[in-house]
Amino acid sequence: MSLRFALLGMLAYEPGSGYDLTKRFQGGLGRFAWQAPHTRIYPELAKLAEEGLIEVAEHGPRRRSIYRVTERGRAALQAWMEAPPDALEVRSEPVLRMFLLSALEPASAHEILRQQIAYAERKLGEIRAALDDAMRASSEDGRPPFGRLAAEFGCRQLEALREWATWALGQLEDAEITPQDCETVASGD
Amino acid sequence: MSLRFALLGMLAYEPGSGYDLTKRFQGGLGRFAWQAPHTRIYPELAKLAEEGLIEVAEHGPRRRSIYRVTERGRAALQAWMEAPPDALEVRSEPVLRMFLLSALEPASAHEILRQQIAYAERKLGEIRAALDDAMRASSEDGRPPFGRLAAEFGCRQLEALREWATWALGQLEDAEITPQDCETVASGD
DNA sequence: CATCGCATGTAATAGGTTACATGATTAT
DNA sequence: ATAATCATGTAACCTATTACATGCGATG
Repeated sequence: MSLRFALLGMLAYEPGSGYDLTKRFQGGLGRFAWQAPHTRIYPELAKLAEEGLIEVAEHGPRRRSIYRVTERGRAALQAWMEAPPDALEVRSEPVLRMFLLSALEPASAHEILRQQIAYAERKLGEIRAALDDAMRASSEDGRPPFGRLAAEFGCRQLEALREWATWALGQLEDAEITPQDCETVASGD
Repeated sequence: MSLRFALLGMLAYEPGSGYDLTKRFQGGLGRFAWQAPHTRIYPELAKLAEEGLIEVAEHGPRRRSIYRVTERGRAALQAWMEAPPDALEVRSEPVLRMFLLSALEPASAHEILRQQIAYAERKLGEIRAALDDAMRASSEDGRPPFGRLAAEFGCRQLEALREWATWALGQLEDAEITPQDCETVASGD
C-alpha cells in the first residue's frame, strides 16, 4: 500500500517514466526510504493511471511514457501523508537480530554487537556519500535534493544503532561479572 | 525469510507452542522486533519441523504441540545471526513519509513533523510501559526479560526520530526565511 | 449443556522477488 | 549490422494479511 504513495510523491516532485522512477529507487536517496524493482513499479503506475491519480504527460522515444500527478493524485498523497501513522513499523531484520541476542551464547552476542557497530559505520559512510552526491547534483538545478531530510534521518538512526550497540556491549559485560542467576546454574547444560 | 529465525530464536530461549509464540508476538517485547499472525506462524513451524530445525517436545491438551529447537536448529540460528547483514533495511513507512515531505506544501510539512514528534512520544511511552511490565514479570523467574536490549534499542530509535523531527522543523523554517530559489519563482506555478 | 477461551487450521487476496522475454533506439 | 542500453512487460513463486472455520477442554 505504500509503494503507490512512494511513486505518487516522487512524481509530485518531478514527472518521470517508470524507468526514471526505477533508477531513483536504485540510485538516489530514495533507496534509503523504499525499494522496488521495475516489475512492481510498472503495474503500480498502470493502476494509478487507471484510477486517475496520475496521467501521461508526454510520450518519448521507444515506448517511454512520462507520467505526472493529477489534482486528485496530489490530494490523495496529501491525505495519506496527513493520516496518522498508527502502527509501529515492526518488521526490521536488524531489530530482530538484536532481539534474539539473548538466545545466543554471550561470546557470540559480543561478536555480533561488534559487527553491528561496524555495519552502522559502513552504512553511515554510504548514506553520507550518497548525500554528498545528491547535494552536488542538485546545486546545479538550484533546489535542495529530494530526500535530503530523509537521508539525515537515516544517519541519525544509524548513529543511534551504533550508540546502542556500544551500550549493550557494556551491559553484557556487567551481567557476566555480576550474574544474578548464580543459584540456578546447577545443570550446566 | 526472517520469520523462521524469529521463531527459532524464541524457541531457543524457551520452548512453546504456536499459540504461545503468537501471544509472544502480540503481547511481549517481541512485537517491537517482528510481527506475525498465527496464520503465518503455524505453517512456518510445520516447515521448520519438517526440516529438522525444531521438534515436538511434548503434547498438551487439545491439539497443543510444544516445540523445541534441535541441535541443527540452534546451529542454523547461530549461522544466521553471525551472517553479516548486508542490505540496508529499507521498507519503512515512517521513513517514506519523511522522504516525501518535500513533495508537500511547507505548511503541511510542518504539521506532519509535529505529528511525528507526538507519535514518537506516544510510542516511547508504550515501549517503556511494556518494558516495565516485562521487568516486573521476569523479576519472578530470575532472568532478565527476553528482548530487553531490543526494547532499549526501540526507545533510542524513537528518541532519534523525535530529535530529527525537531531539527527538520527548524530547517524548514530557515528555508522559508532565506529561500535560495527566489530567482526562479517567475512563472508562479 | 452452554459458553468461553484454547489451539490450530484453510482460503482468498495483496504485495514483493526473481528469472526470463522483447522490441526500440543509439552508438560503433 | 551489431552491440549496448533504454524501456517495458510476463510468469512463477514466495511472503504477508484478512476473513472464516472448527474442534477440544474448562467453567459455571
